[in-house]
Amino acid sequence: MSGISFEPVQPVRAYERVVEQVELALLRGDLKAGERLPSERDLMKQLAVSRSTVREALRVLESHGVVRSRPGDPNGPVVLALGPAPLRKSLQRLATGDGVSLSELLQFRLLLEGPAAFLAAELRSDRDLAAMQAAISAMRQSVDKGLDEFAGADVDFHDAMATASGNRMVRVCAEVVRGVALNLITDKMKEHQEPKELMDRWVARHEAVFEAIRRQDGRLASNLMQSDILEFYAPWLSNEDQAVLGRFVEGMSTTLIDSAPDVHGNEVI
Amino acid sequence: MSGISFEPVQPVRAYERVVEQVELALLRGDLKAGERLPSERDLMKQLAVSRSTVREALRVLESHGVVRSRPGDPNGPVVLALGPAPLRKSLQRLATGDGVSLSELLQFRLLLEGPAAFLAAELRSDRDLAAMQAAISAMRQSVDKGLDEFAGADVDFHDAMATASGNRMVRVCAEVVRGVALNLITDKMKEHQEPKELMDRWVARHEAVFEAIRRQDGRLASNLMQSDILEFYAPWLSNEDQAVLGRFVEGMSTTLIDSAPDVHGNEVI
DNA sequence: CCATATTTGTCCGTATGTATT
DNA sequence: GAATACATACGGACAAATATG
Repeated sequence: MSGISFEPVQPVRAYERVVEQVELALLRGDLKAGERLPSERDLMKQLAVSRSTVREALRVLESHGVVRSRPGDPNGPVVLALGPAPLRKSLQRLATGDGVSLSELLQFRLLLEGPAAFLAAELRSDRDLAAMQAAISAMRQSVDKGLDEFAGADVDFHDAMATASGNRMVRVCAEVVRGVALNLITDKMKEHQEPKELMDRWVARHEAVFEAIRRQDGRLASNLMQSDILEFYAPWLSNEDQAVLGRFVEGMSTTLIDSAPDVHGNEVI
Repeated sequence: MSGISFEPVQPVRAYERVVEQVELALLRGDLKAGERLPSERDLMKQLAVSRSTVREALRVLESHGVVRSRPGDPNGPVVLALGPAPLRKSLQRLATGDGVSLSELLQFRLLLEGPAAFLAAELRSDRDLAAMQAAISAMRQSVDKGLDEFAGADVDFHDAMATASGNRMVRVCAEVVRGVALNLITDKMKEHQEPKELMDRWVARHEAVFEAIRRQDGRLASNLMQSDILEFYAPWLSNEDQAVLGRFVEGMSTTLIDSAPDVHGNEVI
């Protein structure tokens, strides 16, 4: 008997091969951002397929953020610089759908934003510091403007920090997970009793993180960021989940947090 | 003058509206995995568009892993359970393309696999332990079988560990980043002088990580995993990148590593 | 098992609005 | 402004594949 193992064959549709060819050219460097693809009619001649097939392939590539085609453009579809948009969509789908719990989302967010704070402390530029400072100012000013504005400024701070980390994958993943996690609790959050007191406390906490980043104290920044996030979501977690995530933050952190001054100004539970 | 601000309008193509409707139904729970969409002809009647438009929308949804349609199926396209495949593709595109450096990839991998090791130590089941054990055995047996088999077994170990962590997003992201990072150095790696000695050492290191996970020592497992990964890629990093990542691992780790016994059995640099 | 109806995959032709020259 | 080439969207057609009786 032969050692060859056969595998079930699946029909490869015509439009898929067109997509493959374009992606291959993109991967090999034959096609770079800003360049143009041939027009649909030229493609249909070169690839020896019908116009519908070419169009289906172009729609798929367009949905992946690879190309963009406009009606009437004689130059043909333009090759785009690959951005984080598709990653955002697919990660969001995976995070929202299925049965991903808030606890699992928080795990992911903690392990992203902790190191992000550390890297931001190490690598932050003056522009980064200014952006974070501006976000904190916006947070302080929007305490009286309502919860939605405050949440927006909060997102701006986290994103500025992630940008300062210099790691694009961390930034995109953190952005998505943050949004999904917020969506899970945003409706319950509006019924909070004393929102202003809560917001004031959160401004102070973010200022502490910012101060650690400014002083380039990465370990402190990471620890503060993780414990802040965890405490923020704690009310919506079960006791077991709180315990697991607490051990996670504790375990992934240095012991610095124990000897650090009580920068939060809050009672330690 | 009015306070209304108008914004430039962009043409929304017909197929996009179709995709939106399907995705909305999926998000609202009206459509669940395993259910079927109407046939193309039914959709074209319900949505009042041509069949081409319906088909373009279906191709986009199919490329996103949302549905799958087979020729001749009278029941219509089937709604799939959303899996990690699209996330894998988009993250891979972002990681390979653009100008993502090996250093940036490693940052991401370190902050994923460190916590993954920690969580695996906390949550590992007997099945997980068996899978990791099997992967390590395969590594040891494939030392003489060549580098490709060894690399495969190594991937199996990391994936088993990520599976044990219980966090699917961490698992998928780690898998992709691991693959991309390996691709960047896999050609240079084959010219190594003494591969067997290297492989022996790596088996020992993975055994140490496994032992920490078995003993549920999450901090040690995380520290070992991160320093192992860093040392593995060190030869292909510039001195500056080595310094940055070294401080990263050091900063994100506990001080346990300093007092831990020399489990690796190698000289400390 | 076979025959039939339905559906998908692919192709072709056409009308309309748009962007460039 | 006119001419040309383009994308969008529509409808019709045939072959291959599938499910059902």
